[in-house]
Amino acid sequence: MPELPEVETVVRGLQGPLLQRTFTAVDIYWPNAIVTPMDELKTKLPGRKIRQLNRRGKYLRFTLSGDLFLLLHLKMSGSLLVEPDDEPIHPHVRTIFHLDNGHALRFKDPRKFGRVYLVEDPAEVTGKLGPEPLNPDFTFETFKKLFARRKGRLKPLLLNQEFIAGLGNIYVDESCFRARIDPRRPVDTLSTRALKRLYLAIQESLRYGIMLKGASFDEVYRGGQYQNHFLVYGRTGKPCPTCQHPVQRFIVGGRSTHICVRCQK
DNA sequence: CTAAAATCCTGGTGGC
DNA sequence: TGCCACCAGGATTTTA
Repeated sequence: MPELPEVETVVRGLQGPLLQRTFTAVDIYWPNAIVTPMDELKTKLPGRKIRQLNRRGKYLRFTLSGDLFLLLHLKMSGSLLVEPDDEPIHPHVRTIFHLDNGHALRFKDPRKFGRVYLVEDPAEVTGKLGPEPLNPDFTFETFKKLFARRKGRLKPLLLNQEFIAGLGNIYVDESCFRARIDPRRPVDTLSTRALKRLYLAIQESLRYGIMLKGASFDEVYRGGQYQNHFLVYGRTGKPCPTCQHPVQRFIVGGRSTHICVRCQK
């Protein structure tokens, strides 16, 4: 569920507590999450200072001293907590990164999909990701060119991280609604005008999501308000904000998809 | 090439 | 109340 706006919010919230801190030790409770060889994480991470913390797609990227990068992906249910070492450890905490100030970064992940990477070159992990939709160089021309020679339905393409980085099920549905495009449309039938609407809609929904600090679900990720502002996502049977026609739910590309069939063509 | 299905996982939910 | 089948979904892998 954490998509670009949620990860961006997490990154911003962690910068204060984590920048310039040094890792001292790592405790691993769910080894499958560690893509780096486990002993490598345990031996190489201690002593590294966090120089930068930012986001690429849905990955968190720590730039560490000594030319090393720690990458985290929250996947479905991951969250990150900074807690004192003497705070009781929640059973869903899968990895603990101890810090030099008596606190620790705790990776909590009930569903165990989250992943941890320690690499010399972040491109090993994020190298194939598509462009960042909120970067200044993501112009309409850039966006339009992505569709050249592409086939298939729109939604699976937008969910493909190698096409554009950061979109997930929520923001794809919201963007398609804002653009008034049916996500089942074959992409080679989209006019330039429709693509322009989609380009703007993607940026609008992502920016709106960030402004509201992302969408909160269950206990996975707290603090966001975007879930109270969805236009179609999760609003099956409720009136379309534009025309009042009930929002319908389909499966597209194996994902639940929310559409106003009257507004989206 | 696209596309669908299976896979990894657990918590929450709805039906009976 | 208790049990169980089923669903959610990001990304990868397998199969068609």
